[in-house]
Amino acid sequence: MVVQFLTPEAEPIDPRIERLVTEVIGRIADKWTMLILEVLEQRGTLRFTEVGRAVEGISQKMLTQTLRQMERDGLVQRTVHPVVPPKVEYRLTDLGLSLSEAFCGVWTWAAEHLERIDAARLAFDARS
Amino acid sequence: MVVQFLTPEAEPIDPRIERLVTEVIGRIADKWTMLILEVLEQRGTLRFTEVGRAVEGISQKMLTQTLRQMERDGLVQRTVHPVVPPKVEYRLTDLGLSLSEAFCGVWTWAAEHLERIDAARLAFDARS
DNA sequence: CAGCATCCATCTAGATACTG
DNA sequence: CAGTATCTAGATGGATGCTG
Repeated sequence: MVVQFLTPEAEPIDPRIERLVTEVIGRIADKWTMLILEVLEQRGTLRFTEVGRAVEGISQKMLTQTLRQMERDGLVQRTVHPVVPPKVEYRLTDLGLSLSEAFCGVWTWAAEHLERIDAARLAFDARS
Repeated sequence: MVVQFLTPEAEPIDPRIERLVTEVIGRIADKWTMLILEVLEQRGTLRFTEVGRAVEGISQKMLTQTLRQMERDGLVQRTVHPVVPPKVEYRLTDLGLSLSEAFCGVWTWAAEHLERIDAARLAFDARS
């Protein structure tokens, strides 16, 4: 796929690019990152606890870890308000927003093809 | 994101749909699945060993496992030719092809924003 | 409130050896 | 060639307890 974007007709992919793209995708394409991306896109700016409540089933540990990673990758802006009790807000950066848009196609695809996948799986399991 | 596709302006997401979509994405969005998807899209029909050679760094175990999963999900068509030595060929189904197209946006995004991510990470690491 | 530190069960994936 | 089977180191993630 990437080859078609970078080099429309050539075959050899720059393995360095491929490795980097793979690494980036590996990091962003995990469950929690995608879910957080989604809630922040929908709800704008949220506090730590609010993100946790919005992302059903996430543990505090994974919430912290994932938010920190996303901040490190420049997907999320973290703002600390020096008040008591502490108030920390999270929102998507432009980069994060553009990613969530790019992922939109995959979400759409998944939503559209859910039944076909389930059907394929049932058929496969029946066969074997 | 999915909410925008399913319900353009409403907020409440059907948690059942969300769970299913998340599950589907979790299964398809792993490193090896994406790489295999990519090589099969680019090269068409390949034998087991050829896929293994094309996907750099994959172990035989993960190759078998991932191909089997993709077959089960209806992304890949597996054809066994009853000859000696055995000849088994893999190619994308229509479903697999449509997925690889949906993923194209993410690959493009990753390729386009690699440097920005690296820069963000360097800045973050310097800060802390 | 917004975390960090720690312990622990589980899952993953690589290496290795074997087979129709 | 195209797998299967087994073992294991390491990563993952949940639960719990503590702090500025």
